[in-house]
Amino acid sequence: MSHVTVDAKVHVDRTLPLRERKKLRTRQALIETALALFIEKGFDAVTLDELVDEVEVSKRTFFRYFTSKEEVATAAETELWDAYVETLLSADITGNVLVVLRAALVSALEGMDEDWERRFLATRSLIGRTPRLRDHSNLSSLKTQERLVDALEKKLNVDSREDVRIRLLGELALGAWRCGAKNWVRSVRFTSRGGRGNRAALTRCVEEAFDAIPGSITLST
Amino acid sequence: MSHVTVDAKVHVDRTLPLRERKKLRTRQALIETALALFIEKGFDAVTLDELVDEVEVSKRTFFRYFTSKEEVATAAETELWDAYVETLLSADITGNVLVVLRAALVSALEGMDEDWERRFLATRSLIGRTPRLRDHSNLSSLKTQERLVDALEKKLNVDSREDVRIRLLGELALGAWRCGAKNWVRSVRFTSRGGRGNRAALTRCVEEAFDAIPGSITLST
DNA sequence: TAGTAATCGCCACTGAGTGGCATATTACTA
DNA sequence: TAGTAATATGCCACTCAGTGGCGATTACTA
Repeated sequence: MSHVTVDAKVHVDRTLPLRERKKLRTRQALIETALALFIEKGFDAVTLDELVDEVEVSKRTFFRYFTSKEEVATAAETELWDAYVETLLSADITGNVLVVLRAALVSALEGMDEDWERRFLATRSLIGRTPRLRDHSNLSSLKTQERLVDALEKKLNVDSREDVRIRLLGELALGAWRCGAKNWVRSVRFTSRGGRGNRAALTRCVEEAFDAIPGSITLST
Repeated sequence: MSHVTVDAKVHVDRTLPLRERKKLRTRQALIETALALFIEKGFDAVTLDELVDEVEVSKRTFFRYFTSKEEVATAAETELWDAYVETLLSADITGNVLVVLRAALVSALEGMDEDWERRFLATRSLIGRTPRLRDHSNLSSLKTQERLVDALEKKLNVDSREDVRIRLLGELALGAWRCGAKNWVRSVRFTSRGGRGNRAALTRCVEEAFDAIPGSITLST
């Protein structure tokens, strides 16, 4: 039946101290088992007690790794946003800022590894069929905007409260992402056969959204 | 101490059937008492049982009026978004679409009555100091985007999945709102003396954000 | 005034999330 | 290598938002 059994002893850096390795394994086990259970039975139909029982961890421990039930399901997205912010922070910002934001997003997306892609596809599939996860995902993108704005403020040495454009750029970048992601969903069938080129298709959709920004402003009837 | 006592028998259309009048009064009493309690003790420090007890209504009934604890605190915002969508639906869309979206927003905002403004200011004050409400408010704005897109699709007879620009326009309109609202917050001190011109200031901030959109796209270092 | 439909109250229940403290495990140090 | 400090985990009881079901009220209608 719902025998999920996820091997936890995978891909953990040997050089790390034992404690850190264990933490990584627990985290991975929680994510993998959660994704498997959620996909099998639906996000709402799985209780935390169920998940926690499967992984053989206490509920208390779960909340030391994730802040909410939603977080464990969308961990892959969180990783992407962390990478995005990181990429922007270590980029030099010259020329058109929106172009830089766009390039950083694409770069972060392309920098994620194969295993991330697998989890990310599962996450997006769940988001697509779970309103609560959709909300959580959207909120994450809004929070990412703020982080981008903070990053821009530091790097450009400007104040977003004096120059609204900085904040607007955050809206535009993540807005393009949201539009692109939406269009991507309808163009992809989430079948169990892991389709190749999913990430490339997503990138394309997001780029198309960025491309359409100038045209949307001038759109007339 | 926390004796909130909100008079419920206020401003209810006499021509309405008794049942409808009662429902309106219950709704108003819930909103007013909620705002008073939340502002006095903080959103998180007030339990629904407390609120429900104060209004002398069962918790079950509360959830027949509002879908969540957050909803009763942000009811004024919801009213604004309903008005916005309504305004857009009954506007003819000619010329630049973003300009139409902007005009409809401003028009909806200006069309709200004095009592709404009072409640809206209370709501925004709560949002400003309550993360959970901030999240809920942001989600509402995202959902409003979708409603705008739906409205545009119908009125323009286009498909947002074929033309990304439609969706982007939703992002832009509500993005400008979010930016404007943020800048408005810092420019206003929410003191108990209800400052005049708050709404006008908000409108100004939002308009400034709209104005800054073209410039944000071309912003360079 | 009887009948019908909407609304409400009550009550028991689920499930996410938290606080506190005892216990176990890892890391550091003499 | 023994002992100790630091950190991670388990356990348990608890709060509180939100739901389902059903019987009791209350308002409309003929």
